[in-house]
Amino acid sequence: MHETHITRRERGDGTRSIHRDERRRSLILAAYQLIAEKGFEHLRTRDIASRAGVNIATLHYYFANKEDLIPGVVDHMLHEFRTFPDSADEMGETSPLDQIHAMFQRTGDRFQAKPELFIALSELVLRSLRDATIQPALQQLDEEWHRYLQYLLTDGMRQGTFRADLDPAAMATKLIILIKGFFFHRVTSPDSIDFHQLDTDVERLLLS
Amino acid sequence: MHETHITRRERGDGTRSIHRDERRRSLILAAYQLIAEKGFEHLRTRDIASRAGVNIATLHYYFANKEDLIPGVVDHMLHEFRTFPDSADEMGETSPLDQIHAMFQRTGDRFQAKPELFIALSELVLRSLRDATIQPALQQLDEEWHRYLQYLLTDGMRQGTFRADLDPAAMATKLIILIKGFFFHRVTSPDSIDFHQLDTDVERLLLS
Amino acid sequence: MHETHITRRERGDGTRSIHRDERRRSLILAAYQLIAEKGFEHLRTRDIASRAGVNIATLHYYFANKEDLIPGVVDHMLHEFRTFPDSADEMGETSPLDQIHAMFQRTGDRFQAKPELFIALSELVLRSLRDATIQPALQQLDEEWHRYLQYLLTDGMRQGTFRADLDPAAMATKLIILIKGFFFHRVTSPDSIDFHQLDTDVERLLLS
Amino acid sequence: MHETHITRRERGDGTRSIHRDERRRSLILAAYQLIAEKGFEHLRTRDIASRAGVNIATLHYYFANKEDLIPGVVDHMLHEFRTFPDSADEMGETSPLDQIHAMFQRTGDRFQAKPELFIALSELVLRSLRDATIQPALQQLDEEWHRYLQYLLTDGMRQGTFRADLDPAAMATKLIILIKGFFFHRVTSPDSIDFHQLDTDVERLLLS
DNA sequence: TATGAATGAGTTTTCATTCAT
DNA sequence: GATGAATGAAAACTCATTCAT
Repeated sequence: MHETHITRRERGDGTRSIHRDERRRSLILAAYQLIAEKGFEHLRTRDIASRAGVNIATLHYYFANKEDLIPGVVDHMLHEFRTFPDSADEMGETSPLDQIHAMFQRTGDRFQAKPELFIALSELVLRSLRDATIQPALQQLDEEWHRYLQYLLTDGMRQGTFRADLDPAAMATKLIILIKGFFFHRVTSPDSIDFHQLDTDVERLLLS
Repeated sequence: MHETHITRRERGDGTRSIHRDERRRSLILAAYQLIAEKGFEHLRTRDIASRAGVNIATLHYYFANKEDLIPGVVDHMLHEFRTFPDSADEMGETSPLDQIHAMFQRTGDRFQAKPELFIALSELVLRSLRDATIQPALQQLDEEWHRYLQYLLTDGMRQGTFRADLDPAAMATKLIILIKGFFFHRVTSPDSIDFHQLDTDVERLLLS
Repeated sequence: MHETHITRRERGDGTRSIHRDERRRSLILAAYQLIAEKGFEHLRTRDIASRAGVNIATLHYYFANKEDLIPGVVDHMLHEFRTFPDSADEMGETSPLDQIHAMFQRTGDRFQAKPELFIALSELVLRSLRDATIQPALQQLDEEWHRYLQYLLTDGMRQGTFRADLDPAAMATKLIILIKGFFFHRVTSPDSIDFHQLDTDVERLLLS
Repeated sequence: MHETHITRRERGDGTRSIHRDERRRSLILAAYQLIAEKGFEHLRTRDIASRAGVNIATLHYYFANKEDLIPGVVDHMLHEFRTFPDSADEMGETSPLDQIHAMFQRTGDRFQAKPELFIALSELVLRSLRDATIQPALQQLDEEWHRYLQYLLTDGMRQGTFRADLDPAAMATKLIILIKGFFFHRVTSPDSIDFHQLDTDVERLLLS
């Protein structure tokens, strides 16, 4: 019996030998994609299962019900957001201002690479209004982001790069607002302005 | 019940269509409220009808199907947004900067008075990603808003109040982004900052 | 409009114009029959609806779910049990002993006429072990039955027909037990003894 | 795990089939318990397997399907009923009347010790109405019981203890009916009378 | 033997929509 | 115009059974 286990591990079947976590992951990924594509409104277990290449009953083998998929989707998205994208110029982020620019750059790159991530996130934000289980995760994501920005701002103030009268916490929030606003506005008016056009304004807000 | 029928027949057509419009309006209002409360995901024709105090069949008498309600909802929301709220200090908006401040103020007031308007709008924004019929209306709303801000900015530049190197079109967009970002961020982090804290930043961006 | 109502009442359509209660009743009746025929184990909403001649969705229009049908079924059965069957010799039940004999007779007649009633009741009895909502109704049925028998026994004792040392309450219960036992035994061994063979034993228990 | 495989191969066939029987037995026992606890209506293969501590697939390795478990359950119950419980006073059952009393006593004791046996039996009785394979077993159980009682009654008549005009076959059936009735009545009205209260009535029926 | 994984065929329930009045 | 009743189509979920290992 233990031999067959070894055999299973050895063969790279990729269809049947996928283990529990991988199956779960593929179902979560399918759900995530469909949320971005069709919105929660049109999210169907059938579609999730078929995109993951399994029977609906299989979906229920891994997740008790549709709702049970959501925490997994949220986790997946948090992970996606925490993973830094391969930025065009990742090197040389020396000064805090550069690092803030770099963060804007990365966010733009991420949107370029994975726009569905931003759409799914927006869906989750709205859903969090009614589903209390989502809010904590989104809040935590915001907090991590906020902490990082606040750190950069404080650092920049210490170095004398940024205005001395800056409120790092408030400014961090404002930068987040700016970025969120950009992407949310983009949905309705995709051609209005380019993300990089915010750079000079950011500098104006930060520098003395 | 049969009396109203007789009465109605005796009345002219104008009255009948007014009644028709009222019914449609009340159904649209119910739909609008339920979209804000439960999201498109959980919008049900039965709920709409029962909130409007009519039978589901009646709903379908006035609207061929669920989708047909949406344009009405969008119209209602556009109207709501175009209607100025009773601002705390509506008088004395003299300078363009004051007027921009006043616009921010009004937006804050409107959110205070009708938060559901912002939630429903967010729902529509996301839905516009899949429903092409919504996008034009939202775009138009943005454009009106943009036009007004651009006008104020141009005016303020002419008066020398604002920086001479301002790009009115781009800055109008940025202000819109800032406001949208604020309210979208508010969903996840309702306690982060106060709307008025944006005022000084706005001035920093506009003034030289 | 009121005319059409009159029309509806006038025409004996029998299919569409059945009113709420009648529809509910027909669904309950179908459920009752199917419980007797197939047991709770194989009770299916589809079957109930189709036997009642309606769509499954119609079933759910009248009953929120399958469980919601059960109280109605119980009520129906209580009503059936409370309704006296057209007994062969209903007249001349003078003495309490005669009346007890008549009661046995009626029960036998009822079984002859509606054996499914006894089967469905047995199903309910077993179900009441797990479903607390059923127990009260069955208990009440037992109590009514018990009260009637106890009255007859007390009456017969007063008249001197029955043994003076009889405990009317206990004996009433024992008679019920005898009847229940007969019918429950009948399921497994339908040919063992005839119901009337209990008569002499009953007399032996009651008379001095 | 692979060790047991090796060991098992080394052992003789007799041991292997003992293991097989144990597994079957534990699955049957689990099924039996669950029938008593939840009724046939809610009997699930998964529950049976998990209570027996095995995988569902293992259940199907030993039993082709759910129905195949039932004969085993019936056998188990017959065995349980045939096994005399450790009665409080098992000694000194001399006279037939005493033996009949003792039988009542044993039945009461058995219910005290294993009420689930009576519930499961009731479930089987109802099921036997639709499942022809069950009926023979239950009938046989009744017959054994009946034979034993009839023997005691005949014996008692020969000894002159019981009434001379007794029909042993009919009276045996009536005693069975009384006992069945008692336990079936008990489901709905658990507090009505005590089992021992039937003793005097039994004597009245048997003695002259 | 044993099992984790998978699934076909149901089963209940939901919901937008239609129909007769 | 309005509605109670009804329904087709689909949705979520269940469950006995099978399969590969």
